Amino acid sequence: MHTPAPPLSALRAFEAAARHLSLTRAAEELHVTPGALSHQIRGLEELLGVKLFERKVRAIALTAAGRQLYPGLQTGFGHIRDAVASLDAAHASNILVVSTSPGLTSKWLAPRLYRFSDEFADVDVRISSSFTNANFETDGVDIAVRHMRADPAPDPALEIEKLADIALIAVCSPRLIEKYGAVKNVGDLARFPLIHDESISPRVQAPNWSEWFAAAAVSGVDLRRGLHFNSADHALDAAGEGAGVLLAHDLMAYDDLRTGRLIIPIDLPLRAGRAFHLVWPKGRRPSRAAEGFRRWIKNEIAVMDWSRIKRAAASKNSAR
Amino acid sequence: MHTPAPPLSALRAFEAAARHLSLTRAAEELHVTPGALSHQIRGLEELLGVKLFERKVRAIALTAAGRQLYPGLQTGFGHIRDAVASLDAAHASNILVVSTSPGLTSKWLAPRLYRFSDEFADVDVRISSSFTNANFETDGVDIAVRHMRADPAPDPALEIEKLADIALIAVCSPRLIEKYGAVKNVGDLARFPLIHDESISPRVQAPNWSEWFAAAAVSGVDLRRGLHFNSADHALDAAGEGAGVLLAHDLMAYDDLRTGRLIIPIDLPLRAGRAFHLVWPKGRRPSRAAEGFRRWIKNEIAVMDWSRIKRAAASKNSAR
DNA sequence: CCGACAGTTGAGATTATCTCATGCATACAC
DNA sequence: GTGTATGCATGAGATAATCTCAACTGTCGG
Repeated sequence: MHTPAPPLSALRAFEAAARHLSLTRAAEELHVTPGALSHQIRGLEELLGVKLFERKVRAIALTAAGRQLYPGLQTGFGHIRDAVASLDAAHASNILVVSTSPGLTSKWLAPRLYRFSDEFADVDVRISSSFTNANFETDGVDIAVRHMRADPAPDPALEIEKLADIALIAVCSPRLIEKYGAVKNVGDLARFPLIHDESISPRVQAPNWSEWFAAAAVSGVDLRRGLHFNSADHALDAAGEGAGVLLAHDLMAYDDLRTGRLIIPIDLPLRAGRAFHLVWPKGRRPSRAAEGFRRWIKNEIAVMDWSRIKRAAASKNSAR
Repeated sequence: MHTPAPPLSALRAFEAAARHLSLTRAAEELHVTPGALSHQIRGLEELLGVKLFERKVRAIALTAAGRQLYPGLQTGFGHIRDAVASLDAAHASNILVVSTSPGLTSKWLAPRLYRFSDEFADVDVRISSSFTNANFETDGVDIAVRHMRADPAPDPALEIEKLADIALIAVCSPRLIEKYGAVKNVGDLARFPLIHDESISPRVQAPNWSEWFAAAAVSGVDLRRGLHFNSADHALDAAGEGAGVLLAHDLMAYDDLRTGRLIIPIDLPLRAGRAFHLVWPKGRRPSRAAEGFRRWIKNEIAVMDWSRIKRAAASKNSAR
């Protein structure tokens, strides 16, 4: 049989009450009610066999025994708090929370992150995907990749750095060409099923099929038909399955184009007037992980070889 | 809404496991099962978002995060343990446990202890009253006042110091004299009701009424009659209420004699061959409190004024 | 004089902690 | 090579600790 050590929660209750000389303020600190602390301390006094506080009606004062016990507890709990906080801080500097859209995450960022992790093995990247912009103050986000105007208005709270202009390009599965025949001009797409990616334009005015055909001076194409998606990755997957021709962000289509899953039936990129940007809070010096992420993503953009993509995609359009 | 601090019990589980590098040994120290610690530590890892141990099949090793967290916790919990132990030790040196009989406690020691507490304000005296001798090894007793032979055999384990020889004296309430008439000789007590205190003699041969009358060369007194008590204080209280004449320890009757509640109808003290002794364990240097108690009780015995008691008690025997 | 404040207390609700039994994968002894 | 022992993990359920809530008490200040 062993003599029970006093419960740690009771010792913590005593330490906080002794530091504040107030059960009410100690309770606030520990997120409990004053009644809970009163019970804890009373139980501790019974266990130890000494009075730790002298009760006045609206105040408490340490007894000699309480004054004797308190300093060691204060030091002890201080060390424990510091040890946990230090670990939290060290751990936090190794977490990078990136906010971006689900489409970009799925179709471009996720397939590349292994190269970031190779370079920053100690950084734990957390992707926060959502259709809305993250709030840097409340969402615990370090840095964001946002789809914005190519020349966005300055934001007093944000640093904004352009990564890549966005062009809209028509993409489809090679199997669609085999089914509907080669595409020699924009008008030939009139006989193809269309896919609409509505995630591009719901909140901001962005070009879609209508502008694309107009840019090619082609009219009379029935644009009401075809599949509609509200997520770019789902639209791209449908296109890859041969569901139709999709007007897509060139960046997001890049990997499917490189693998040949998608081709460019007509090389008519439409400048969207929009771009992907890196965004982070002004005034907050980016952490080492955030700074590394910034350099890494700019490099990933820089090494994309569009000319090779265009050559391979065009040759597939006419191949039989 | 606040971020919960890790539970202290989980931190303690981790600290002990880290110190032992064994859940089994840490569980033994904390008096729980290894399963409990496993759950605690797993929960802590989830809360903190880091792995603290690397599990091998039959062993655990600290991870980098675990090595980072451990030292601060070890220091912290060390301070807490030391603070509690230091209070326990200080508290123990201010507690004095005195073992004695209930009769002596009630009729002699308790009425005087306030003078000891005045002199040793920081000492908390605990009287351990029982009819049997305390065991110094198991009962947590520091010092004892025992009723023993006047010249006890040495005990290799105990220090024994005589306080006062015991004499047996007849005592009764003055109202008994009023009721049954003055007592001129021992024979006159034959017509008085008798009180027998059986606590004096159940385990050791001690004189009683039979020896007392024989010492006065009086025979033929019916000693079967009268009240019997197995506690000296109850017998003295009955005598004080006028229930009869009691053959009592002079020391225990002292206060009632001094206040006049009791008188000595016939001044015939019978040497009992017994004495009160202070007893404490040999080899154990008495604490400051025990040493103080020893000096105090010897002084209390020394200042008892028997001659004044005898004069007052005798004058009351003949007063009408 | 009355309302606010801080601590206390008991009863009951809630949550944390623990035990127990089973499983897994070695390590060790024969 | 095989069987047993060992240490850690895990889930389910039991137990104990902790907490909330409401009512009370006695000051303090307006």
